[in-house]
Amino acid sequence: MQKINILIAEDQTMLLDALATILELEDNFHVVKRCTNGKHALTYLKAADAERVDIVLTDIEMPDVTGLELAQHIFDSKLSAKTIILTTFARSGYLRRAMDAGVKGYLLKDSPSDDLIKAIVKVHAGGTAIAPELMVESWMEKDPLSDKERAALRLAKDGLSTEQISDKLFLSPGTVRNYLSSAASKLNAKNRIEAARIAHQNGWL
Amino acid sequence: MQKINILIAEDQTMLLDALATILELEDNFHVVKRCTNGKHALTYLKAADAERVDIVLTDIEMPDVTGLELAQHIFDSKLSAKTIILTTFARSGYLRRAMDAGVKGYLLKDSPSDDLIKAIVKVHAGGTAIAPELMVESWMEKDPLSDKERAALRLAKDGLSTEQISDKLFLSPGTVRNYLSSAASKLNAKNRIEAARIAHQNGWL
DNA sequence: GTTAACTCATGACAATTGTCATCTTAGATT
DNA sequence: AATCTAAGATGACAATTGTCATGAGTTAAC
Repeated sequence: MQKINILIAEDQTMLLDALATILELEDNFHVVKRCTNGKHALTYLKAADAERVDIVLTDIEMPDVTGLELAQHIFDSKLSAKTIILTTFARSGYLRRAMDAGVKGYLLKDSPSDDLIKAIVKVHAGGTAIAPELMVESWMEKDPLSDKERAALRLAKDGLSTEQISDKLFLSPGTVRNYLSSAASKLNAKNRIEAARIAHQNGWL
Repeated sequence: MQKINILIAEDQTMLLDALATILELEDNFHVVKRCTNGKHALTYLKAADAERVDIVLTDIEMPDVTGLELAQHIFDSKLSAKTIILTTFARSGYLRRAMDAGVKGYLLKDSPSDDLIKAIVKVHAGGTAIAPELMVESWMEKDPLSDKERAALRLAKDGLSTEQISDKLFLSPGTVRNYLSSAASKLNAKNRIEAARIAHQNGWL
């Protein structure tokens, strides 16, 4: 019998180990590779035997290369591996970007481990598996922010002043304030911090 | 042979399930109870057979009752159960509070699952197990914030304005600004947001 | 019963941030 | 060449935030 070959990318080693163990307990699954960050996974998939991987199970928020970037690469390289995202965050922006990157499964770490096993089987068989929590309120408006607004918000979130932000983005302080102001108005926030929070919660940063 | 009885409290169901499974694979461990939040664990431990629990394995950041509050309760009630914290964050403030609550083990989710198994054995035998990453830079200064400063920072972190904060804390806006100002100065931050970020990173919020 | 310490408030002023209309410049478009 | 457009800059003003000195009331200590 041909087992389903799985690559796992997850930066929490404890979860990585535990998942690998429980997946190996299923007698038609085989974990061929464990990676603690997206870059390792990318390197592995670029190597010759990448075609042996059926399922890539990946977290989103990881150092160096995120799970979304990893999924995009698999999609662009036309690899046969199918990607399943496993993440903490029910952010519609993440889901949207995942769908655009050809992701076949999107599960939350809040879901029971049985769901993961079912999802792997289903996706391997050619189906899709999206956590029901996400389907509900998912198709909200898409990210209204421009690239510059996003970049400025990202820095403002950490408490950088207008001037520090302007230095990093090579813009004048006035322009930075304009961008932050328009971002806040687009998001119905009353200051840059609330705007950054909203954008972050929606997966736009 | 008497098995080591374990209660797990962890709000990520996926990790909870996976951990329970791999711990059950050890033939001298038995998972007697799984909880997805601290409150359930607390309720269970207040019941009659709580003495049957040898090890409480708990996350920190959980809804309703945090792992630190849970540990404190076990400590105060003089239960025989020994607490092991399993958390994402290497924040010295957390470790300090954990030690004060009589916690015997403190591991990071970045550690391999083998470390967890070793830690459970060690703690059950009367020892302690602290993640080495934490021992290094752990004994930095302790939380310099007052209760009010902390409360104000917590709200400021989400982008609430001075006035909104003053409403929630039943203080005058001026007083709120004073508290935020002194908090920022204690933390060498140049505004409330940077101060909130620093405090959060240290586990003081 | 005075003193000290603590919490909260106030007022004044500086600095930063938010808002908006207007301008410049460099590409595109026609 | 004349026009349009988008990115960025500027200036003016309001609103909010940061800083600090000072004061009022309460409680605990001596």
